[in-house]
Amino acid sequence: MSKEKWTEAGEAVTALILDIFRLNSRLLLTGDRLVADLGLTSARWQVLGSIAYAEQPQTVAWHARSMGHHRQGIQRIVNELKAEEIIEFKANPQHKRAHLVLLTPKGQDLFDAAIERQIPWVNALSSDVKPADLEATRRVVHQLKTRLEQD
Amino acid sequence: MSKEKWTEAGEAVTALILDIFRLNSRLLLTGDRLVADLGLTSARWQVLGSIAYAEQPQTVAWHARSMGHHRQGIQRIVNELKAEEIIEFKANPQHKRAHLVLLTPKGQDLFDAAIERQIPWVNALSSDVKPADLEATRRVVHQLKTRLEQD
DNA sequence: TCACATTTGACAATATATTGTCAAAATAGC
DNA sequence: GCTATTTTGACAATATATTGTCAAATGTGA
Repeated sequence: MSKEKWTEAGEAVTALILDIFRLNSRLLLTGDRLVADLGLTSARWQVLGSIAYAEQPQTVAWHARSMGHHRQGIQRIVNELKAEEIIEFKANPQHKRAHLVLLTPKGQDLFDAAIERQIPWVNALSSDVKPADLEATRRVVHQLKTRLEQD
Repeated sequence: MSKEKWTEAGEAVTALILDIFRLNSRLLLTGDRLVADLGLTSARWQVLGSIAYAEQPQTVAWHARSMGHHRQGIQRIVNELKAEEIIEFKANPQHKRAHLVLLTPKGQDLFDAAIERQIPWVNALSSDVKPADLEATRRVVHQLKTRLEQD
């Protein structure tokens, strides 16, 4: 016998969460395909994006936190990207061991190439989404994300 | 020099995707915590949900497809759940080897217990989301998911 | 009915993610 | 300044996910 009941919003968010799980896995899969022959994966691409869009060069731990991933996982990817000269380390004036990560010119080119593919893909994907719906979606997703990140 | 440009919607969806990645990982993390002491994880819970809500008992491969996961990953989890007598197999009249999966009474109790925790959690999480925004969000997420699943 | 493709679970190999520990370095509180 | 706590990268162990292969079973098309 159930004591608790969903509110209307609770029920809707429950259904939304299940759809988000599936959407997330589809996005990763599609992303993998989109950049596979560039030597990238969704995971690598996401790391490059975090580096490319950071206001300042940052440490591995910072990027991991920022993406909501484990430090060790990002470190592994960053080490690979370093070996392939896609990123490089720069001395950190604030910390002797925690170097700052930045894109090499080759890494920047690679990231640009990925973006060149992402643009027509995402434009097509989003072409018949209503702008008002899209705004609302960004509000909700951002709100949920922020709430969950507070713990 | 970039040849392509984002449409407004394309730019918004790009930002949305990044937020969805983070929201997804937070949801998994929070889900793990919510049911950890029941002996569940987000992954196990999701499998139980797929079994519990299926109209008919289904095969492992069906559930994997339905969740957008690999057959082998779901098989591994199902085998564990079987060993713990949370699910059981039933002979499939249509297929000699591909058995149907269903919850045992113990499994049903476990799933109910998880739901009992999920309800107050999701009610609180969604309490100040505007109903109209929520509807729009479900539309958009569903639309994007459906589009990506067509490939 | 018969060949041929597809689906399925089992199994194995590999890749990736997660968790834990350590010591160096930095930060906070005194 | 000095100690305690926190952050960080390195390393290792484990867990989980992904990919590939196989043979049994089913489905498909002549």
